[in-house]
Amino acid sequence: MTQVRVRRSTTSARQDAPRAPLFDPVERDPAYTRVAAAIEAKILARELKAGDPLPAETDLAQQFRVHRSTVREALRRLESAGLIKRPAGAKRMVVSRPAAAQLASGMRHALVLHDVTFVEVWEAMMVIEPEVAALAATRRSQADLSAMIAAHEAFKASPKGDPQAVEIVARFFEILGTASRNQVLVLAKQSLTRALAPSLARMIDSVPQARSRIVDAQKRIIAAVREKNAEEARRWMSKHVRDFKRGYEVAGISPDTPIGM
Amino acid sequence: MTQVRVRRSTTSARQDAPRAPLFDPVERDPAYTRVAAAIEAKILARELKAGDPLPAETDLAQQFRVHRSTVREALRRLESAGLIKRPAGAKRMVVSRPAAAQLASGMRHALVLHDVTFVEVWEAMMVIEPEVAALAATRRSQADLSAMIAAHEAFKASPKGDPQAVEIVARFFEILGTASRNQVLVLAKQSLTRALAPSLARMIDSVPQARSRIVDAQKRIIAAVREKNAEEARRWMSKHVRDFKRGYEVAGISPDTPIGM
DNA sequence: GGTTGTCCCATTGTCCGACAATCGGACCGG
DNA sequence: CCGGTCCGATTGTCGGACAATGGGACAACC
Repeated sequence: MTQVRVRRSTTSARQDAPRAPLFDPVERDPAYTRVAAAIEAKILARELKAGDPLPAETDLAQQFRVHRSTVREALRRLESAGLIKRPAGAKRMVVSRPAAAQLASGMRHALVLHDVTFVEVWEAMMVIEPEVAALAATRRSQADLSAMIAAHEAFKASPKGDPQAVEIVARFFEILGTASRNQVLVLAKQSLTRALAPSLARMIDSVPQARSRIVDAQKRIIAAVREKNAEEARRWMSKHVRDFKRGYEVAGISPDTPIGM
Repeated sequence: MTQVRVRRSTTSARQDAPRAPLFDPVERDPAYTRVAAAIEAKILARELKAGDPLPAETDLAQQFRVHRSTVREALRRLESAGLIKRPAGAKRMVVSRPAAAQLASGMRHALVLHDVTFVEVWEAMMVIEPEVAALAATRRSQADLSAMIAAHEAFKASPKGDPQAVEIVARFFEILGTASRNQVLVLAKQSLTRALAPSLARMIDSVPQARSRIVDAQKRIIAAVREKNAEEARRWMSKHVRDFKRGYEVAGISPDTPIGM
C-alpha cells in the first residue's frame, strides 16, 4: 500500500517515462495462495503423482500451521486449476492431471470475454485442422480409422434436428486429433471446436445442405486417412473447414459475431 | 452415493453395453460450486462487466444465504479461473477477463503433467507460427513493425549469458502474434512459447551459434513483414522454428525430453 | 492549490470451534 | 462370497471473532 514514490527533487515534473523502479513491490500474498503454491509445486514436481489421495484437510492445516478454512481455500484454487479433483462420490481429494475439458472451458471463457469473433476462431481452425489431418493420415492406427468411421456413421444416422449432431462432429475432429499423436495439438483443437460448437449447432440447423456437405467431407477425409495420404487429408480438411464459413454466410450469420452466442 | 443399479432380473448378466440410464445421477454439488457457478454465469452474461467491483463477501454471503467461508471458497475458484482478480494492493475483488498468461500457465500445467515432449510442442509451433507470421505480414501496422524491430534490437543487445534473452525472444513472437490480429492464435502461441521457454533457455546457452541464427532469422522475418510479403514471412518463420529443433539436437537434448525441464 | 496527517468504517485474511452428513471400512450372519 | 450394521474419519457448512488494512473524508499545513 501507499507506494513509495521516488521523485527528482530539482526539475521537471516530466510526464513519467517508465523509469527504473528502484524498489520491487514487496510481496505479501495471503496464506491460501502460498499453501496452494506449495501443493502445486509438489504436484508439478511429481512428488504427488496423479491418482494419489491428498492428505485430509485437517492434516494439511496442521502441517502448514494454518486453519482448515485457509487450506480449503487453497484447495478450491487447485481444484479449479484441475490439479486436484474429487472422483464423483468420493470423499478424499485426489491429485489429477488437468483434462482437456478443463483447458477448453478456460479457453472458452477467455474467448467469450474477449469478444473473440467467429472468424478468429475459424481462422485458427484453418491453420490447425488441415495440418492435424495431415499428421493423422501418416500416423493413424487401425483403431483410429475404425473410430473415425464409427463417428462418421453416427453422424449420418443422427436425425434431422438432432442437437447431438454437433457433438458427433466434434468427436470426429477429436478422433482425428488423437490420431495425430500430438497432445498439444489435441488440446488446442479441442478448445476451438468447443468454442465453436454452440454457434455451429445453429448453423447446421438452419442450412439444409450443411449435413450432406459434412458427410461428404468426412468421407473424403476418411478415405485419405485410410490410404495414409497426408496431402489429400490436408486438402479435404481445408475444404471442410472452409465450408463451415460458407455455412455461416449462407445462414446469414455475420463473421464478426462474437462467440458468446 | 450408492448408485442405484438397474438389472434385468430374468436373463443375461450380459457385459454391459452402454444401456439407457433410466435415471440420471442426482446432482448434489457443494454450495461453493453453485455460488461460483452463479457468479460465473453473471460474468459470462456480461451482467458483471470486466472492471466492475464484486460485492463484498458479506453481501454475497447474505444474498446467497450461505456462510462467508463458503463464498470465499467460491471466490478462490473464480480467482484461479481468472474471472476475478484483486488489482495489486486493492481490497475489493474486481471482475476481469482471463489474461493470456492465465491460459498459458494452465496449459503449461497440462503439458508438464501429461509428459508432453519437446517435439510435440515444437510440432505445434511448426503448424502455427509460420501461418501467424504470414497473417502478421499482411495485417501488421506500423506500430507492430516498430515493436518487432525494438525487440530484435533488444535481443542483439542482450549480453551473452543473459537469462532474459529467452524472454526477449518470446516477446518477439508475441508481437508477431498481436500483429496477426487474431486473439485466438495469440493465446495458442503464447501457451506454446511459455511452455518451451525454460528448455529453450538451456538450448540457447549451450549452443554458441544459436544467437546469431536467431538474429538472422528475426532480421529476415522483419524484412518480410515490412514488405507485407506473407509468403516470405511464412518461409522464414518456418526455417526459424525448424532451427530450434536443430539447436536442441546440437545441444544434445533429446526430442523426447518432457517439457518439465 | 496540492500535499500530508489523522480518524473512522468497511472489508478482507485468518482463526476458533461446532455439527450434520456421509464415506470407508471393519465386523457379522447367512 | 454377499448383503446388512456399526463406527470413526472427513468433508461441507455454519456461527462468530479479531487484527490488519484499504478507502475515504476532513483537517492542517506548505
